[in-house]
Amino acid sequence: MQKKELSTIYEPHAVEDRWIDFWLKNKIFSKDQNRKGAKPFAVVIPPPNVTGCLHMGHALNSTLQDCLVRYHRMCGDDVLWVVGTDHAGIATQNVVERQLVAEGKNRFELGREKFVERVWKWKGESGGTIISQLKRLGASCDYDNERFTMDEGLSAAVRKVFVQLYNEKLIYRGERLINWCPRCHTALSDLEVEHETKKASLWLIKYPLGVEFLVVATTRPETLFGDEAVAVHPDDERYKNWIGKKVELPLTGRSIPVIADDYVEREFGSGVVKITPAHDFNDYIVGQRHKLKLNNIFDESAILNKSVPQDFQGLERFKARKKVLEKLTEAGLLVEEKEHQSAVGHCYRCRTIVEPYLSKQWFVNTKPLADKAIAAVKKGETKFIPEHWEKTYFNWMENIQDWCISRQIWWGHVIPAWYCEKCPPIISETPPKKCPNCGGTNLTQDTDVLDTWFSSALWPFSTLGWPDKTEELKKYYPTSVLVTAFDIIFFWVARMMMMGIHFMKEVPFKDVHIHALVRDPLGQKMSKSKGNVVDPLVMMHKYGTDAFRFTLAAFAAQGRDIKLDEARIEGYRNFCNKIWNASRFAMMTANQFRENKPIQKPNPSHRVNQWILTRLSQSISQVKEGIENYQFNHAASELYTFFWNSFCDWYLELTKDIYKQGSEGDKIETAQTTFFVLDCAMRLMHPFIPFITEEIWQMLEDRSEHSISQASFPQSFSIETYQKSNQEIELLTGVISAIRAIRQETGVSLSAEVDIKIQAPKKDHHLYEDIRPMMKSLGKVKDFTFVSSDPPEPSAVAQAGDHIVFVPFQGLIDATKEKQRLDKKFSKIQKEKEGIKKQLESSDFQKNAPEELVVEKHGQLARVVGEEELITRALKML
RNA sequence: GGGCGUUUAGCUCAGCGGUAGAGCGCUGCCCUUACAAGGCAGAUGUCACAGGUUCAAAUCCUGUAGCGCCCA
Repeated sequence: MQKKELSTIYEPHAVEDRWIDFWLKNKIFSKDQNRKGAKPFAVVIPPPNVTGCLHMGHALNSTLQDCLVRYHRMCGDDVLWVVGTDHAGIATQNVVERQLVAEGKNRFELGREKFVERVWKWKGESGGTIISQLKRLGASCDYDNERFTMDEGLSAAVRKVFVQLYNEKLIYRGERLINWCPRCHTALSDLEVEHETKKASLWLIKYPLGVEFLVVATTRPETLFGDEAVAVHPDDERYKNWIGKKVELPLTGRSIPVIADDYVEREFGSGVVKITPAHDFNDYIVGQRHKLKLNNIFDESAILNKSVPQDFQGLERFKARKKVLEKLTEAGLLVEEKEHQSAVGHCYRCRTIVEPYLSKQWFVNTKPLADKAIAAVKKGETKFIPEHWEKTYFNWMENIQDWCISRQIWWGHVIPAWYCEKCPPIISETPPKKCPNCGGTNLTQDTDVLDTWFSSALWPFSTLGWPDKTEELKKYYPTSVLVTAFDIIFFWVARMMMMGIHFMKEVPFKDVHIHALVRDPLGQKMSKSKGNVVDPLVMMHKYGTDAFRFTLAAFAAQGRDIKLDEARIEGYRNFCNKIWNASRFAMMTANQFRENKPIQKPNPSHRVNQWILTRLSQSISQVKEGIENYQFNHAASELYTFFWNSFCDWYLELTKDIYKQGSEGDKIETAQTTFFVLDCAMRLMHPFIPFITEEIWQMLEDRSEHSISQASFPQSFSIETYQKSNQEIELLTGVISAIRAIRQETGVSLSAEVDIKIQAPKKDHHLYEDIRPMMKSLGKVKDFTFVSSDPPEPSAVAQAGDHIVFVPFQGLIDATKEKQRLDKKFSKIQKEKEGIKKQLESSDFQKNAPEELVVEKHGQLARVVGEEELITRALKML
């Protein structure tokens, strides 16, 4: 048997790199390694953006998925964790365009084909950053089957879905008001617009009629050139007489009608609003109701076009606003500028203010898809954890709008639509040779590409080979769980649900675990502009990946955001170091008594060993339960408590004396138990802290090229027969703590050993004989004797269970300090006693409370009264 | 405007019907040959507020206030 020793301080970096290489080289996470016939456990990673770098959100998300995946792999399930990225149309195009600008070029000079080639080149060179960072984090994905939304297979899936939805009339093309980014020059979906409430202005402008005028309130004076009407509320007495008249549109010489529509809020501004149907979503609807013209005044860069007076043509929208206000002031038509809070939409990729813009786009008719997706969750086919996120999901799904899916960019899946001169569009998975309508061959393909999220929506089945009927699809769909943050429920969860149900006739995942958002220590969202971003790679480097991962898991309580505090990472770094040192020490000592046998579950007779096995088994159950219920924080805290408080603080300390003075048999079984517990503890902790556990596990015995991640997850075992030992050790540790407390609080120096007297039932006396060395080493007890009544000499007193410990003063104990200590204890116990008494004396309690509880309370009272008496006696002795 | 969440020790958070827990921080004693990134011990809370249900409420219900988020 090899006997290795570890160095004194845990240095994560070398260890981590070594094991990442080992895992990847041996393809341990590849699905080829999986067990045939075992229960499938499949997870698709919510595909990160190919331009992305690992941020805290990814780190948390991947850590939690990795915990689940490693756990299930160790449980023997047939595990698949699909990894990959999405092509992030606008973001990726922006990255490459910026490169071109730096070279003094632009994409139009290059041409579409060359540009797309260039993007592929960029993807090949720099697109894998986040994947390598996931490896660094220890995420045990199936890297040999990495997917990308623009892969041939996934692209074929996109085309097939588009064609089928079109044929089912669930995709259509139409001219609508959509969200337009004047910088990216593309349409955006509603979700890609981020609203920000900002201090803005509300201008009150006169729209004259002869000598009279209406005062119109607007936040966007520059769009007045597109006004087609002025609207008031039909019941607004102030303006009743104006309805149907025409007012003069300032700066234009045009006249527009005054219409009545109950969309107008009478309390807003003056109660009169301008209606600009081509440049405001609400006005668009009002315009349709009143059959108003759509008067588009912008070009695609939001620069005023030829439909406005010449003076204003060619002005950018905010310059135009300034000029409009100037001219209105000159004309005496600007009444007032008021402060106003308004929500302004920004492009989620470039932060440019988005413009409602009239254009021809492709849409998904989402309502029919959403209805089925709602029903699936209502029926429990997919469960949200925590459950309350269902409400958010329902709320959005029930109010869903059609989804604008076309984008006017070059990087992405080109829309599979071809146009003949006068015929309807031809929608086809493959390029058509001629027009089926007129037979013409002069066909041009649509130049737009699809929203990236359109392909992400197919991810749970397209990555498994759909539309082919693959083995994987059959085995792994529906996937087991999707793990994601709540801010992505609409982007991913909702759309994956809609597409999955429609095309697979089954939900894409059984569980959706929604985890928290990682925020800075002040609770603010991390953002580059605020400069409060904590880089996970920096944290991993500083404290080690295991410590970082453990922190995230320990923080991952359901239903609460994570305020990441570096001090916590440091704390768990210390935990890792503790694991390292304790393991090192435990192996060092146990090795001397180790038999030449593989590690296996021992059947110890020594109560210390029986006790630690009890604790181990309890912890295994708790950790298992935590992981299976997505309560990662519970699992993490149990691991911490078990390893540090039970194993290090008590077990290892207690075994020191066994090795020093125990029988040969005790020593051997203690060594066996130590190795067994270490082996289990490493496997138990492995899903959370994969590196250090692998390193130590490998040192426990020869693993012949196997990884701990291939080992089985520990199983709890029967601890019935250890019940007695367990109670005994709990009692003894209680006594030792009590002695220590007396010493510390009464100022007995640690170098002074004390003689103590113990009052305990006769049947328990042998317990103390068995732990004589431990009493000496852990409690600094020189000697102890049993007494049946209180000793005559003044003594400090403490109680553990029904055992009483007396520490005679012997000139060591300060009587004043002991009196203080007892007084404090006395008032505490009094308070407790009063509480219990009050409850027990209530006749209602006696009548209504469960009998067990009444009995328990009587027991508590007896205990408290006993303690009170003891303290009284002790005080008298002083 | 609609919806969701949250308020517990100095800080960050568990607990979610039987009268309070952890980590960090703090105080004191210890370099006890695994670990000072450590050990031992200790202090600290009208569980936001007001009502209600209950024998019993931090925990359930209603309302109020503060904080935060999402959707319009």
